[in-house]
Amino acid sequence: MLGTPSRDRIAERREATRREILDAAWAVAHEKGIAALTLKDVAERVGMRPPSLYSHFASKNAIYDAMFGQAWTGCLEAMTDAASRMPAEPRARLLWMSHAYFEYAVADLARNQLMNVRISADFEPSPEAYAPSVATFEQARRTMAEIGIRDDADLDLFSALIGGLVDAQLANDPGGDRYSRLLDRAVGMFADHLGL
Amino acid sequence: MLGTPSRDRIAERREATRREILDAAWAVAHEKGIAALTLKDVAERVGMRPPSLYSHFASKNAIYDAMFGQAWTGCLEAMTDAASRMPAEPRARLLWMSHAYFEYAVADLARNQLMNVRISADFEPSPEAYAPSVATFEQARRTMAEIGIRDDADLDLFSALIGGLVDAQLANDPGGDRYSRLLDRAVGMFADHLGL
DNA sequence: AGGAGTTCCTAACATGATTAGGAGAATCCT
DNA sequence: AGGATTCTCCTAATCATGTTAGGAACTCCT
Repeated sequence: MLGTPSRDRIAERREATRREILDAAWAVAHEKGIAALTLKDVAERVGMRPPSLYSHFASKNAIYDAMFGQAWTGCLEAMTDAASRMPAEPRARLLWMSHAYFEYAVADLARNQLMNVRISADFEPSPEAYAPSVATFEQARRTMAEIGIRDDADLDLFSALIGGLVDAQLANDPGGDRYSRLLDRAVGMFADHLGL
Repeated sequence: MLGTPSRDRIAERREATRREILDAAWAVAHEKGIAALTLKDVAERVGMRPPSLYSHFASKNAIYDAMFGQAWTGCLEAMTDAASRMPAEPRARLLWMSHAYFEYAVADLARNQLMNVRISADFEPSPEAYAPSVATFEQARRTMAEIGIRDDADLDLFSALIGGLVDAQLANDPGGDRYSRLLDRAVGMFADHLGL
């Protein structure tokens, strides 16, 4: 019975509520800061009770994930655009690396502090040297080597870039000056630095 | 009666306990990550009950502050060392800027996410453009302009530098290769970029 | 010995995320 | 149409964690 009009309407309605919740979450985040976001605030803005949110998201972290997913989609689109001047092959590599790094590190930002998220480029050879990151590392889907980050310089550039981009996205000013400047500079930085 | 031997011993004992608590906090942070640190864990490791910690620290955030204070002291020393090749005046400026930025942003890391902490270099002209940071900004003691950060490039360099340094410090590997490399590169970056 | 201050304790509280379980409405199927 | 099913929201309760209140034991000093 998939494809039935009413089924579609249910899915639509569900999706709309989901969006409504995310919008509320962003509004609260913009108002009080992402760290101060509470389910109570979000629910209130939507016109629900906090537990009801669990009909749409498995947890508060799931809401964070969805939020950063949205932010990242925006970033990626803008970055693709900004990178359009580059030849196809390096552009693809840059975008893929950024995406992988985002999945690796930034998606966890709302739950962890910067220092938990950043990891050493040479983690593999000596795990003991970077104990604080072990837990985070184990959650990750790709190693730094796989992502293509070779050393600390790469790592820091990625941190600055992705951090800045997500920042701008959170600032709800993705079309603004800061965002464009950041993107252009980021693409430049990467092009130079990674030999793209 | 200040300066009395026993008064000193009391102060000593107090200081020792304080250090013990901080050591325990670091141990927990290294084991579980700084974000997952709970007073219960810290107290347990010290051999206390959680409320007893309040005899030595006003709050959990006070513990975080002390931890980052320690980390930063280490960073600053190493940085002074790494910058020793620079002429006195720019070196002083670099160190002061770093210190100011640390106070401004990084000391708050344990309580806020990266995006709450980072602020736009051009915040002053158009506060509306960077709404999420307003709360954080108001807590800050210095404006970016005062610190000497002029644009996004400066801001990102500082983010990368300070983030990396605190990272390394948290990794408990301040003498390690990564740390030295990071410092040297950071000082180089600043010298180049800021025209120091 | 007695008083003062310190440090730790237990008990209680506040907040925020989450779970349990159910009621009512919308939808589906015959 | 009407009963079964599913979905979405609710209230009530639970759990974890930071924090406060208030008191007992210990140390130090005179």
